[in-house]
Amino acid sequence: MKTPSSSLTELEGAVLSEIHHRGHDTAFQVRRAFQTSPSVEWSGSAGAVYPAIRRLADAALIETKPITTGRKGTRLSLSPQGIAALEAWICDPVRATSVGVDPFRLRSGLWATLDPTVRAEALRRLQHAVDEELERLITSLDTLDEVERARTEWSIDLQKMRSRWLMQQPPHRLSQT
Amino acid sequence: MKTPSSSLTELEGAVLSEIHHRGHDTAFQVRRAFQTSPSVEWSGSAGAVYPAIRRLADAALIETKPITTGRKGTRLSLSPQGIAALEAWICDPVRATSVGVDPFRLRSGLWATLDPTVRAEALRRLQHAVDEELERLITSLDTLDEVERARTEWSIDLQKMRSRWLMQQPPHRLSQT
DNA sequence: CCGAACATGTAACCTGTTACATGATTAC
DNA sequence: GTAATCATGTAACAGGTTACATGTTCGG
Repeated sequence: MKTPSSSLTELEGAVLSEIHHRGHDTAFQVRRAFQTSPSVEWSGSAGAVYPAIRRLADAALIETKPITTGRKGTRLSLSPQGIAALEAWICDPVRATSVGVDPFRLRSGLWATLDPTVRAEALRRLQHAVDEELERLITSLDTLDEVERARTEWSIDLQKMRSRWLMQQPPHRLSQT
Repeated sequence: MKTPSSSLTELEGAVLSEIHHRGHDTAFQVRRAFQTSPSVEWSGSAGAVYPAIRRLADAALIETKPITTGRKGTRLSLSPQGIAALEAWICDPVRATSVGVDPFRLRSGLWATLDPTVRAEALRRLQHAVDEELERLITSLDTLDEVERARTEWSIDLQKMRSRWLMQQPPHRLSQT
C-alpha cells in the first residue's frame, strides 16, 4: 500500500482536480463525474476510484469529514499539501506534454499498408466514426462547466484534425488500374 | 491465461504490426523497437512483451520457428489468422477513433484556474517542453521507415496543435491590474 | 578473453477493469 | 411500499511496470 507522496497517477490527479476545481465532495460524485464525462478517459469504476481516494487520504492530500445533514456520506476536500500536489501535477511539463496513448496515431502508419479496396472501406468507416464522435462532443458542450468545456473543446479539435487527416489520404495506393 | 481470441489489446496489436509490417522477427527486436521508437507509447518492458507474444502464440496468431543460422533465437511470423486479427485491429473504427489518454487534454481546463503568475510560468515551461519535443521528433524523421514516419508526423502535428493552443492562451486571467 | 549487445524469461508489484455485495434515502 | 438513486466498498482478474536472473554470441 504505497502512498503517492512522490508523484500522482493520472487518475489520482484527475480525482484531486474533480474535488478541488469541480466541486464533487463525495467519492460517489467523483466516480459519476468520470462515468458521465464526454472527455475523460476512465470508466469511473468503483474498484479504481475508491482505492485511489483511500491512497490520497492516507497520504494526507485529501481530508474527509462525515456529512451530517441530509443523505449521509463522506465529504472530501483537499488539504494544503493536496492543493500543492495537485498544482505540481497540473504544471509538470514532462507529464503534460508526453504523447499519451493515441489509438489513431498508433494505426496511422498501417492503413496505408492495406489492400486498396479494404483500405478505402476502412477510411470511410473511420471518417464516419469521427464525424459521429464530433457531433456527440459538440452537442454536449453547453451542459459543461469551464474545466470540462476546455477538455471537450480540445477533444473536438483533435477529432477535427483526424477528420482532415483522413480526407487528405489518397483513396487508394498508386498501384491500381 | 486468457488467449486474445476476441479482441487484442493495443500492445498486442502493436506487436503484430511490428512483426508483420516492420519486419522484426525476434521478440528481442520487437521489444527494442518499442524502446527506441519516438512515437510508440510503451517502455518495451520484457515483462510486457514476452507474455504478450506468448499469448499471441497460444492463440495461434503468431507462428514460431527456431533460427538455425548465426545467432540463435526464435523467428516470429503471423499466421493467416494473425493477419486477419491484425487487420481487424487496424480497422476497428471504435477503437481507432476513441480519445485515448492525453495528459495535455486532461490538464487543459485546469491551467486557467491557476494564479496568474504561476500560470504564466507554467505555460512558459509547457511551451518550452513542447518545442523541445517537436525538435526531437523532427530530427528523428529521416531515420524512420514508412510506418514509423507516419506515426511520428502525427505526433508532430499534435505537438504543433499544442504549441498553437498554448500561444493562444491569454498571459493571465482578466482580474489583474 | 572480456565487455557489449543479443536473447529470453520470471517475480513482485501497481493500478486499472468488471462484477458483485450491501445498505440508506428519496420519489412516486 | 417499492423502485430508483445515492453511497461505499471488496474480490477476482488483466495487463502493464521495474528489477532481477541467465545464458549466448560478436567485436576488439
